[in-house]
Order: sequence, then C-alpha cells, then structure tokens
Amino acid sequence: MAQRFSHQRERIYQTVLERRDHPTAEMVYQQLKPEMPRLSLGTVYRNLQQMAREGRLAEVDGPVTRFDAVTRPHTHFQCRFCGALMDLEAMPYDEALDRAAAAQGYQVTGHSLVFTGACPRCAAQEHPA
Amino acid sequence: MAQRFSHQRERIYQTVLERRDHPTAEMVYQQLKPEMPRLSLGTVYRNLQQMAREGRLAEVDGPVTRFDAVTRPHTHFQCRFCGALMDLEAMPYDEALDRAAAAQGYQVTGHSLVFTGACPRCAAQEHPA
DNA sequence: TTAGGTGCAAACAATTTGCCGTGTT
DNA sequence: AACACGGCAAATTGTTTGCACCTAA
Repeated sequence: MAQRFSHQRERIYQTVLERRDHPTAEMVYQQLKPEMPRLSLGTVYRNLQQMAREGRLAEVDGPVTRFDAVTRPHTHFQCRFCGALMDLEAMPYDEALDRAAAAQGYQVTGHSLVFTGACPRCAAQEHPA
Repeated sequence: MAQRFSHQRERIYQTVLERRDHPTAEMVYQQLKPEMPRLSLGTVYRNLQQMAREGRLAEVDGPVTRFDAVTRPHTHFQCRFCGALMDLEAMPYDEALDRAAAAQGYQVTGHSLVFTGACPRCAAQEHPA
C-alpha cells in the first residue's frame, strides 16, 4: 500500500523543480530520455499524476497539462505569442479573493489565477496589440 | 471571405447561451442531436472554435474545453465533487489584479480566475473537507 | 455562380491502461 | 516473498482535417 522509492520518480520531480517553465509530460520525457534511455512516457505520466494527487506537484490545466513544483499559491502569466507559462509574484489580493468567493455561498479551497498578454521579450519585438 | 448564416451555428450558439453550465462540444452535440439528427460532432467543434476566435464565445480550458456565452470578464467556480463549472459574480478586484500584474513588467490583456471547492449542493451532502 | 458550411470518416494528439517482468522493502 | 513500479504497446478520449456535396448570398 505504501509508496516505494523510485529512481524514475525522483528524476521526474527534480526535472519539474529545476525547470522554471512548467513542463508538460512530453517535455519531461524528452529531457530525461538521453540519460534514461529505457524511460517510457507512460511512466512519466503515471508519476506526474501521482505526485499531483499527493500535492507534491501542482497541475496547471490547459490544452496540454503542465506541472509546477511550486505548490504554494501563486499566479501564472501565459504569453499568447510564445506560449510560455511563467510565474508571477503572489497577487496582493490572494486571501481577499477566497473570502469574496466564499461570501457567495461556496466552500472555497483554492483558486487559480492566470493572466494573459505579452511577456516582456515578446512585447519588445513587434507585437502590436 | 465573409461569414454566412448557418442554421447549425445559430442553434449551437443558442445552446451554449441557454445552458448555464458551460457545456463541452460533446454536451452541445448530445443536446442538439435529437432535433438535428444529421448534425455532426465535427461541425459542433468547428463552429464553437470559430465563434471563440471571433469573441462571440469564450473558451474555458481544462482537460476538456468548455464554452461560455458570457464574454464579459467574470469568474468561475469549479466544484471538485460534481465537476460542475459555474459563474460567480465579478470579483471586486478585477481591474486591480490586471494593474498588479502589469506592474511586474507584463502587457496584460486579461486574466482567468477559477475558484475550486465544494458547490452548495455538494457541500450540503457528505463532503467533509 | 461561388465561396463558405456540413456530414462523414479518417487522422491526430494527449493521456490512460493491461500485462507482465523488475526492483524496493 | 509481497507488492509497488516500470516498460511497452494497445486502447481511450478529445479534437482536427480532407473531401465531396449542399446552400446562403
């Protein structure tokens, strides 16, 4: 019943932790394949999902699911030009938001806040709104 | 080049508009099939996507994409028990949020705010936190 | 008449699962 | 030894696309 140690799982976790770009299962797989040639994509999916269930990783949903090793509440920014998903500092209203939602009759356990727009790099190029 | 009138598209739009549960393509298809037996799921996907591009509908992403006829900024609540996705009144901090994110160096064009927890109905049943 | 729209089926892409051998405890 | 884990491939599921026909303008 209890969980056992697994070399693969630890490397998968470290990969998500070290990368700051909230990788997808495929991205993790591609990165690890060279050093673990027998690794299978199914294993990556299974472990990411398992760690997400346990709260060791956070899932960020979208057309393709991304994973985040930062589980404390924070905010994301998605660039609609390059597609990158990056972290933002916590919003000043974080707790106030949960309270406001709770006031509408819901039991709130958390929230997800994602901003959309142009990241500094893409904005610097030619991207007229 | 210009868009033409299409009976199917209008019924698809009305369906999303009338339902308040942010239906998926499949849900729209199931609802319309009885009255339009020759309707195809591909057509539903094509039209939903087209209307989303035009801004006539909003896309809410997740493992399965949902569609929303309310395109003015507002907030969603997702129940983690029954899976329902419902509207919340606008949060009091809506514009302040965009300003806070912009202060971190991004060109913000919008945001998505989704709360998670138990909806009133599920909370009323047996769902200890 | 002439694009745009539709139905249908095949193609795709992301993710899950069954099976069976392997590794941790 | 027991049972979680991993590899592999097949199966599911959500979504897109090619093509020939239909229809609004």
